Amino acid sequence: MAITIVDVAKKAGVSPSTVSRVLSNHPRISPATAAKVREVLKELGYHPNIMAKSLVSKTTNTIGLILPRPAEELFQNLFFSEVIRGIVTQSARTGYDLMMTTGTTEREELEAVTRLVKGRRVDGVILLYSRQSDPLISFMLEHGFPFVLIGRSEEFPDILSVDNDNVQAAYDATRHLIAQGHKRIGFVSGPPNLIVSGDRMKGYLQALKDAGIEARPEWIVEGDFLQESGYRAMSFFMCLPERPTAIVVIDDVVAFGVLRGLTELGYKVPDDLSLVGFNNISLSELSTPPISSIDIGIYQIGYTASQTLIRAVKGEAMPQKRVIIPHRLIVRESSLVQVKN
Amino acid sequence: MAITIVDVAKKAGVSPSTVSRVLSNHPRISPATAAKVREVLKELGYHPNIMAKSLVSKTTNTIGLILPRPAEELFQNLFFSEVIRGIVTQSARTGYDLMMTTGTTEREELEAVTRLVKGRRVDGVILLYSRQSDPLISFMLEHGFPFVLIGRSEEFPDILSVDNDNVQAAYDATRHLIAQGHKRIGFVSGPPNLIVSGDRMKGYLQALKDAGIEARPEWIVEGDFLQESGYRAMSFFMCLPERPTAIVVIDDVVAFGVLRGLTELGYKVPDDLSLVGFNNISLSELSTPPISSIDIGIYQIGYTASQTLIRAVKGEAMPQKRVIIPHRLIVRESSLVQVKN
DNA sequence: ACAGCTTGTGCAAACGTTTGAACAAAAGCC
DNA sequence: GGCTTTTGTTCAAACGTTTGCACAAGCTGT
Repeated sequence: MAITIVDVAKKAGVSPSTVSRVLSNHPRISPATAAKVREVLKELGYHPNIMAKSLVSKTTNTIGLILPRPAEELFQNLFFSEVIRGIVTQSARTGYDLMMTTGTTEREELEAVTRLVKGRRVDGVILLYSRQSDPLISFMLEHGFPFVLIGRSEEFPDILSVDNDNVQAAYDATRHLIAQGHKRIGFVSGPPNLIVSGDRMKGYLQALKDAGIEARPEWIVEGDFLQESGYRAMSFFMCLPERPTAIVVIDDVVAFGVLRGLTELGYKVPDDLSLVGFNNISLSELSTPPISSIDIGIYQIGYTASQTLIRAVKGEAMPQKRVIIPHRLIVRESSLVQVKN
Repeated sequence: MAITIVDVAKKAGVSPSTVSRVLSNHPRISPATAAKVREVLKELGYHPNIMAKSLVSKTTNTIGLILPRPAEELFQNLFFSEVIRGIVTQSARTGYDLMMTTGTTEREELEAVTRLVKGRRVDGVILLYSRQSDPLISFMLEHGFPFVLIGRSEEFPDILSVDNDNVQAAYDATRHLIAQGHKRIGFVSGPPNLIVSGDRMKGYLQALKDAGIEARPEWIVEGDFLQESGYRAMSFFMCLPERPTAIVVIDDVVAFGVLRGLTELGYKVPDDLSLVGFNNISLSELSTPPISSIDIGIYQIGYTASQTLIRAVKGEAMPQKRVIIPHRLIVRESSLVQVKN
């Protein structure tokens, strides 16, 4: 059915090996033969069978992307579209294909990854976001399989990873609110098993401490990365006898929920409550009011992760194991009010 | 390095073919041998090399997803996360792997697809969203390669496709505004080369016509699927000597831009201008005010597309070529005002 | 007890590549 | 002009599977 190297060889009157060598620009091929073969290649519309190629070369020109479980929820958040966008773009640009996988349960997840890794389906994988003591990391290390982690691992600080400095980011966000005159600052956190939650919490607490402000446990609530948790957090905060005047919110999507909750309760942002979020998703700019946010460079993280992985599988030298993408604070209306104490 | 069928065969004291047959549950294998082999399989931690498997079986257990160009922009819109979520979930559930590809230029795009299709890398592909006279469709048909289209093709109505009824959806949206008493209704459209734009425009015009309302060309503006275009549309609409009292907006993300534009100009939604969008992205519910939207069942579209494709590559019977996912109108505050004429 | 089935297993070819080794022809050297 | 080196090409093995065919052994039924 399909055109193989043998078909081309026959038609060009050479051996299959010669065709193969023309294809891979082997130095010891005469210009005349090369030209001839190339002509037939064009004429017949030859395309290499990647399976056969991979079988012998043991490389697939493909990288795998392991989505954290449950992927369902994940996609609600723009963070992932954005990071995937970075990965897709970079890998396409380098001529690598991208394979995505996920699983609903822990078992399914590990199974899918095993299929990819042990089935020699991909040359390396990107692990998207790390949990505390992620079993996948151990799995990869155990098998000596190339991978880069998006995020940070506390147990294995020496693996290839791309991340931002979440502690500093949260510190900056909190610091900004303090600079606006706020002294009563709350925090809407994420799931505690995600490292990002812990890191941002740490930065928040440190900023308070450095400013000589005592943290109030009742002003810290745990949520997830969905809007509802922001919404819920507000019903809680605003019923407190003593309320914060500003909050740091773990994610812009959650901040959207916060905004909606406040509006429904009849409060105004930033006058009644200032807020700053994370990730600077595109909608933050156009919400009412626009949300101040820490721009994490999510796209850049995905792009860099892909780049790092591809370099690694090609065996290129790694300047550094751990890349930190810089963040920056984007101040918008939601935190633009000076508090008089 | 890796464990092959031959290693297992040796250790179990049988031939490689026997191992292969155990693996594929061949009927003529004695229970005793099967048990023995399976034991060794476990013990050695065997995993099939998918490349070798594919090479002989000519099937890859992988489907491809072709993202429309330019993928960069695309991902800004939640539509795609959502549809990809549906595809990933379904394919993972069926044990299929998913391969994503894209290209920056037309040439790159076709190249990537060719690599997938002619390189026998995937068993079939999903074409995400169709343009007018999409060259990829012709390409697939020409090569007799299994594919399903998300969207609609005017030239090839007989191919496998999953879509919603965009004409009817826009009709319903417009009808809803008319039912609220509006007679002056505008439309913010999408890029004219996308079929979805044309379809929604058609439904909008038809609804007006059926209600005996004349369409006003100056109340129809063309945008893209990004927020800015909604924002821009407002600066235009609101400066008109005669303004619409309601608008249909091609996408919720664009509606966000509209909302922001109106707020900045000092107008209130829905009092000064009512609006209804499409796609019912998760943030629509929590914006201020919440946006009325046509829920297209995007996740369902992705899920069904994957399901259809996998059935097709397995050679299962297709009940129908063209699947239409039903939509429904979600009425929220942004269109909840009765107009007195 | 023998022909004919059935059952379980092994052999070997095939899938489409790559690549080291072999080799013939041409070229370079003194 | 013989010897070595270079250049261009082919041969054949290998990658890890699957699968048609052959075949031996164990059953049937007469």
